[in-house]
Amino acid sequence: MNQIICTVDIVLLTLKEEGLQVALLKRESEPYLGAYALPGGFIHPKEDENARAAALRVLQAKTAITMPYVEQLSTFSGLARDPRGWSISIAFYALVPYAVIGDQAGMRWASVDKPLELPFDHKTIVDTAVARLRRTSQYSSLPCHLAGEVFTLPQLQRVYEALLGEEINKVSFRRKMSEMAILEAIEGEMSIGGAHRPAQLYRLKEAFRKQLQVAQRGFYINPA
Amino acid sequence: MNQIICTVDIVLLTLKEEGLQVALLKRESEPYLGAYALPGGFIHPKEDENARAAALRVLQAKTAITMPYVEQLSTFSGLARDPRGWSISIAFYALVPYAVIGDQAGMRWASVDKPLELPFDHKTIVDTAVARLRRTSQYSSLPCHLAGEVFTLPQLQRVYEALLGEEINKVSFRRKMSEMAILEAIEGEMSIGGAHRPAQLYRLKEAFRKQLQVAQRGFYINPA
DNA sequence: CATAATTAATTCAATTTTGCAACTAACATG
DNA sequence: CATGTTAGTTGCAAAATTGAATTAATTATG
Repeated sequence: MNQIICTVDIVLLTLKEEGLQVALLKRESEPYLGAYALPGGFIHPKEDENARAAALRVLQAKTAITMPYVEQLSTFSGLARDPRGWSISIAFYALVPYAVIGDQAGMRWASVDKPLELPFDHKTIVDTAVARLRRTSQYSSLPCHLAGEVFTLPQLQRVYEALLGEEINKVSFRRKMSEMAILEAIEGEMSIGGAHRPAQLYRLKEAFRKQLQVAQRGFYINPA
Repeated sequence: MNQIICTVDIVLLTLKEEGLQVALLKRESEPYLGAYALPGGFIHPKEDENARAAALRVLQAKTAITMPYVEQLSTFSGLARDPRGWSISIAFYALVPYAVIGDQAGMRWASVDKPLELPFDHKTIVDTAVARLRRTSQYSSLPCHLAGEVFTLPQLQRVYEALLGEEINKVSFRRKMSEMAILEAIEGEMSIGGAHRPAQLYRLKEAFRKQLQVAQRGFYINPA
């Protein structure tokens, strides 16, 4: 009687040179067989403790991701979004550094800023996730999850700038990071690279790996 | 086979003298028959266009609310939360001025800050809604929806203060409201009251009735 | 070994934000 | 018509924020 299709979908995001990318998988079943779509699947009440667990299971089954940063985004529902019938999709977004995940068989990265055609209402879901990420990036530790396990402050700044789409003053950025107190320097470890002073390496403090730190105020973006 | 119970629950909040209150209804069916719980009910795929429509239908059926401010909160799911089995509750929160809704038969207002025992995981849902409301109140137009159809600036300030739990400087409050540009003065209409200068009446601009306006920065709460 | 390149830390002045105090305004009441 | 009370505005000083400039550190390279 209660004919509701219950699924989870994951907006898996990473940052590449070309900008913010979303992971798409080729669908292996109808509807939209063969089309690229968000990783997702049915909730398995027998296996899954809750929707979040279902999302992690799906992510692990379809990609090789084990412990990404995952957060519930929103729930999309209705008759119109799936040709099979009235459905619910509990959507999550996950952030993974590209250095950690790389390219995977059967998976495709698509720029979130380029025109993108996706089945179901997946375009809406992606847009919602990107808007949330960009907005939250203004005043939180969220972008750190796209920066790699360890990173230098200049690298991290470039991540923030890529997400915010604007340059940040170096001193302001460092002050803000220092205030947020979410990073720990890795003693002795210095990044090596070009012909210049090497940069200190940092990592996210353990306490903020799973939990978001929110700043009092956002970055002041210079209205150039 | 897909034995998932799909419901919506609504955290209907209002502001009374005693503080922020949540609407509870006496349950008319098992489980927890007779207990006070959040207004909620099954999604009816035949009737409801989506979960939001289901929430509005439930709200209208169980209370006399027609057009409150409603927003999706989060989705709660799993085997543990409902004795009938694996369930999904898409939770919404709604804000209504007490002057508009008042007291209704069969409904009870409970202070969100007092200890509260609720069936299912409704306590968690209420806490999540209240945390979201209070956090969002720091930098948005959200509290206006608790202030009545029309209100004076001093009244609105008292609403913000009640939600934030701290006093706000009068000048700062007015400056911020002016910057946000979400209010329109009602020409000629002045609130009448005691033996003093009457206050200008305002209402939320049409554009912000359904959509949230977010300020660049929050209120600076005086660390007294 | 000098130079270029970049990181990193510090200083400081300009700008913006904030909040206090004082002020004027309007109205009811007696 | 004086008084009390609340509404609303203005000016200003203090505090906080920002970013430019400066200096120092460190390494690869030729």
